[in-house]
Amino acid sequence: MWHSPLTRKLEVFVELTPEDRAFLRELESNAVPVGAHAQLVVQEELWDDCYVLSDGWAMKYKSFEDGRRQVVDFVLPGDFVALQANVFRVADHSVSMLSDGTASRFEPERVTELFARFPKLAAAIVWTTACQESILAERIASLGRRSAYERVAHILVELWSRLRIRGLTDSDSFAMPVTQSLLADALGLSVVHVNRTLRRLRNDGLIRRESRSVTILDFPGLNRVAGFEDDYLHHTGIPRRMSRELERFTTCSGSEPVAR
Amino acid sequence: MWHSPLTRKLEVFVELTPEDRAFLRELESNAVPVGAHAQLVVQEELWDDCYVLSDGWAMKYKSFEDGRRQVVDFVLPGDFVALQANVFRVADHSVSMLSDGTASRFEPERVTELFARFPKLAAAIVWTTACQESILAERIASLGRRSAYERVAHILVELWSRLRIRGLTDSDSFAMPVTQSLLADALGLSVVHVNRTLRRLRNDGLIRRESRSVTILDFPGLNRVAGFEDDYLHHTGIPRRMSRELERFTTCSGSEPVAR
DNA sequence: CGTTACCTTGATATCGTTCAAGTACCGTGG
DNA sequence: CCACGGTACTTGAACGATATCAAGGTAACG
Repeated sequence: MWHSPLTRKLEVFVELTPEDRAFLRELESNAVPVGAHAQLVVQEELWDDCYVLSDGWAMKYKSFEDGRRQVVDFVLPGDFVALQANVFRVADHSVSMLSDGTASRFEPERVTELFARFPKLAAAIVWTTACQESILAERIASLGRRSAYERVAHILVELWSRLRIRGLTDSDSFAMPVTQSLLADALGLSVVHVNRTLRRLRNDGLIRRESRSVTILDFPGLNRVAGFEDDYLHHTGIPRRMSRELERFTTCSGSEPVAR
Repeated sequence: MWHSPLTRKLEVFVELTPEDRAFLRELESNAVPVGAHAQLVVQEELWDDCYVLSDGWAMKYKSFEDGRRQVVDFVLPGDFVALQANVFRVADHSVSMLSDGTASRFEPERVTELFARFPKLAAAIVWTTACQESILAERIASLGRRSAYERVAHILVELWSRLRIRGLTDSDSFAMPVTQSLLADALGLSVVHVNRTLRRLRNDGLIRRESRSVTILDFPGLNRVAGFEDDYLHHTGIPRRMSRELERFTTCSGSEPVAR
C-alpha cells in the first residue's frame, strides 16, 4: 500500500497506529494543486492556515528591503508549512512553490486536536519540528564555516538523505527543481560562484546534473568533501525513554485523565 | 514579586495562571551553580536531562573534526537547553557555559507532564520553540546575506531585545560575557575581522564596549545598519485564534476527556 | 523568431582571511 | 612584590576566496 511522503517520514521515528495514519490521511485529504511560484506564506502578512506539502518543492525564504534574499530552507514533499500559525501572529518569512505540486491545507486547530487525541502522532510532530531546527543549525554551520565547495556538496547530500527516507530518490539521483540562482540564495553565494562550484564538483566526478535533477556519482567522495555526518537529521527511531512514556499514555487511557 | 527570566519571557506570550507559575518555579527549583566552560550537552553523546538556564550565558555550538567551530546560538537566562532530549537519541551539538551561572536540571518527562496538565504553559513552550527556530532562520539570513558590519550590528540588537523582555538589560546596555573569538565563531568571521568591525562600530559612535558589557549609543543608527526588524522575535501576545482554543481547553475540563 | 529565463565564462574588484607581532591584563607561585 | 604564563585584544601587511561586472550562449515558449 502506498504511503504519503509525510507518513513515510514520520514512520522513521515511530510506528504509527492505523488511527494515526487515518488522521494523517484526512489532513492530506484537502490536497489542491498549486502552481510554481504560488505563495503559501507571505512575509509580514497574517498567518492563516497550515499546509502539508504533498508533492513538489517549495522554499522558505526571507526578503530584505534592498532586494537581497536568503533561502532559509527547501520545503520537500512531506514537510509541514506554517505550523507556526498556531503561535505567531505575523509571518517572518515567505514560502513559495518552486515547482508545480499539491499542498494540503488545514486549520491550525487540527494540530491541537492531534495533540489531544493522538499521542504518537504528537510525538512525531514534535520530532519533525526538532529535526527542522537541527537542519537550520547545520545550515548555520555551513554558512558560517564551510567553503563554497563544501557547502554545495553538503546541501546535495542533505537533500538526498531527506528525500530518501520519503521514498523520493531514485537510488543515487533525485529531482531537484532549483535554479542555480536559488541555490546561491540558499548558500549565501553568488550565482556565478555556484555555477563554477557545481562545475568543479562535476569535473571532480562527484556529481552529474541534468536539467532538473542531480545524480551523485561518488558518495564517499562527496561525503568527504561535505564533511557530512547524518546525525543531525535524526533519521533514527524514538528514544527508549519517550517510548516508555507513550506506553503509559496509551495503556492507562481513561483510568487516569490526562487533561485538566 | 520577583519573576525568573523564564517566567518573564513566557509571559510576553501569554498570561500564566498561578498554577502555571508554580510549576515553572518547581522546574527551576533544582538550580545548581555551574562554572564557566561546564558542558551541559556534549555533541555525539546521549542526551540525558533538560535544563533551564536560570542565570549566566551559554552557547550552543557545533565542532568539526578539523577544529573549526560554529556557534549556533547563544543561550540566555530563561532559555531551555536540550528540550530535544525527548525525541532525539544523540546530541548533534554541544552546549557549554560562557560564564558562571546556575542551571536547573529536570527530566524530559516533566515536559510531557506539562503538556498534559498545563495547556497555557504548553502553548508557551511551543511558542519558545518556534521562536528559537525563527532566531536560527534570521541568523541564516545574516550569515548568508549580511556583511560583517551588518552582522555584528544585528546580533547586538538581537541580544539586547532578547534580554530586555527578561528584564536583563540596563536600559541601553547589557552584560555580554562573550569574547571576540566566540563572536567570530557565531558570525562566521575571523577574530581579526570581528575586532576591526567592533572598532568601526565604536568609531561610528554606535556602541561602546566595556570589559564584558555592551552599551548601545545610537539605537536608530545601529538598527539601520543591522537592517533589524524585531518581527522574527515574536515578542507579541498569543494570537486570538490560539487564545480561543485555550479557552475551550480550560473551560470544558473534565466534562470532555481530552486524552485517549 | 523574438523574448525571456537560465546557464556559462572571463576579467577585475573587494571583503574578509591569514600571518605576524605586539600590547594589556590577570591570576599564580616564588 | 615581582616574574611568569596565559588569555584576550589590537594592528599592519599580504593574500585569496568569492563578488561584481560584462558578455554570450542555449533552450523553451508564445
